[in-house]
Amino acid sequence: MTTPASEDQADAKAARYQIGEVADRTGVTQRTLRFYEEKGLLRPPERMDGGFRLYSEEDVQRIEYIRRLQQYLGFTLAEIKEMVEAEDLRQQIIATFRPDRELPARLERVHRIIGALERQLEVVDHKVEALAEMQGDLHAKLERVTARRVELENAIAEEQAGKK
Amino acid sequence: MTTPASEDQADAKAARYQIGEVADRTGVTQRTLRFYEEKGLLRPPERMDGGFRLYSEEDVQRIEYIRRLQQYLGFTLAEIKEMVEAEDLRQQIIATFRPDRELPARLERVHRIIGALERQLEVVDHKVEALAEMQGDLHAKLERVTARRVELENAIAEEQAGKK
DNA sequence: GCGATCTTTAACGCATACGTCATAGTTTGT
DNA sequence: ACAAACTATGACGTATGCGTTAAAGATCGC
Repeated sequence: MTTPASEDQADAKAARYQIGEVADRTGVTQRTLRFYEEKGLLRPPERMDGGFRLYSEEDVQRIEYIRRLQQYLGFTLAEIKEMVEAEDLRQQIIATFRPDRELPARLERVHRIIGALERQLEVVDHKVEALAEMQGDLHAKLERVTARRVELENAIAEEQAGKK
Repeated sequence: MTTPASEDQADAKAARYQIGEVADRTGVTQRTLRFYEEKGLLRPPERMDGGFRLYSEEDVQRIEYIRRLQQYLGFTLAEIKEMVEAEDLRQQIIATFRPDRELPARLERVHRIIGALERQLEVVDHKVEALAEMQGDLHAKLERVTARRVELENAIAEEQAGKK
């Protein structure tokens, strides 16, 4: 019995969203979604018969990931493309995990992924370092300026007291 | 006696560099230096009689600061401008530290500086958080992939042993 | 099966952050 | 005082990352 309800099991997680909904949920515009696809940041999603794009939950997560990399971490789309391509490689490897032949080929891909991950980590480490330094500087400055504020407030309070 | 050697004392730290040297030292182009000046990121430096720009050591440090904000932290030049303007305010306050009148005016500037610093810290904190998360993700992925690598290497070794 | 509301591709537009001449004036060493 | 090297000010060009129509087709509800 292939009841309609079986979708909940067989096609579990197979929810699809069209571009407008994805745009609303992720906060990016439709234009941006098409642009990311054009630039290879998003894999071409499925299409309805009429040609409408159908995004998966996975796609949505990827979009959110891309936005974090861009907005909070300041990576360029080119850098992000490299990163998600490495991610795709990882997925492919998981998908092809049938432990059959071509072991050396799979090992080579693993090596490429490791290389990509290490390069990403290098960049991230560099940024973390720079950010930590900045944080320290800002805190120090803030402390000094706050001390000034207290000085000034006291000075003003004394002046007021003198006037009375 | 105002000997030439007195420069080492009187004008200590008064070293000036022209644009080409600054470009070499900081790794930015001359065009970029003029551009930053045009956009208000750098205060107009002194000039020689003929009009050549003369940068101070302080200017050089500011350029390096700007580059860090840009490259490692992903701030836009507009954001950076706000930051260095806050920095200028701080300098002004230090310069006008003669504890004379206008106390309330000085207090107000201090408040503006504190506000700017706090906004900067908020952004930096946000980025630090996002970066830390990314770092964790990357490390986790790297570990998993490395485990895969070991698996594959062992599998290949066994295969080799079998062939012998 | 028809209108309202999606979505499609294509094409031009725009702000940011400089690069790249071109042309002219400046400085320095000898 | 003259060439070689450096610098100044435009002005136009370019890559990135989308925004914004425009024109046409697709989907859904009734």
